[in-house]
Amino acid sequence: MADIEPTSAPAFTCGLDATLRIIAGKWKPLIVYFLAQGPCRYGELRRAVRGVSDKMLIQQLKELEAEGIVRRTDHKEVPPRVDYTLTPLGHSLAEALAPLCVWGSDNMAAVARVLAERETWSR
Amino acid sequence: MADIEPTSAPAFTCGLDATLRIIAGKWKPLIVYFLAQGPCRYGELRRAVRGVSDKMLIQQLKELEAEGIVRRTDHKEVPPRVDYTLTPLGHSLAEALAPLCVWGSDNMAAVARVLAERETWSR
DNA sequence: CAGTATCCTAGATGATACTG
DNA sequence: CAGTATCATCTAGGATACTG
Repeated sequence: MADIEPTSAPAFTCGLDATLRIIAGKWKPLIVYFLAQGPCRYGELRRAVRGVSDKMLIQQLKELEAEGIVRRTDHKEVPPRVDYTLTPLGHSLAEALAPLCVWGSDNMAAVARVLAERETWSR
Repeated sequence: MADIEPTSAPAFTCGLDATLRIIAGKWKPLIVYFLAQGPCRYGELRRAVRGVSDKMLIQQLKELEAEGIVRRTDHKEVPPRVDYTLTPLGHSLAEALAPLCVWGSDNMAAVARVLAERETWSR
């Protein structure tokens, strides 16, 4: 069969689909949302996003940078100092994420209950 | 506030974290968002959420049902007729998802470009 | 401090075939 | 039509150790 376009035209089913391809994963939304509160250094971010490993954090940051969501600034100092900021695009994404944050807060009890049940039948 | 359960106590870092634990995955947001446009039958949904397999669709629907996001109605007919609706909680979630949908539409070109680049360096 | 480099596993996803 | 049941795959994510 013939190869489809090199660019392949993902042809998103909708805007949500497109967004998900960017922020899918366990950490990206959290990183973006935390950075929305202001620029921050690597170590700070690492502490803020609880549970993330160096490997994952760096990997996600690089992707976000390539995606134009985050900007990395290396101050070329010793000891190293690097900070991360949202680009304007990143800020707009963070704003779009805000309602999910609110929803989670509003329904935190329900969410916790659901997760507890999942534990139950996976044991 | 005090800990409720000493055992699991997920202790979300924020509302966004909580939300993500519910809708993580490739399909759930799309399912919820499509159902927001009205109740629909299994087959319809299957066609709407492009690329999903029976296995995944059913699995995600069951989880969403257990989570109180979706309601399943079996009309007990032959041939089978089953439809799926959002619960009020589901609707509120869909509303929280809407901005992501808009963001994706607004930035679809940028997103497509990013995905194309990913293809490039993964080959 | 801010990363790299390996190795490894669980769980998420996919393909295919079958059924009431 | 609306699912189940298996098997195969894949890759996101985690553990650990090391470095400029």
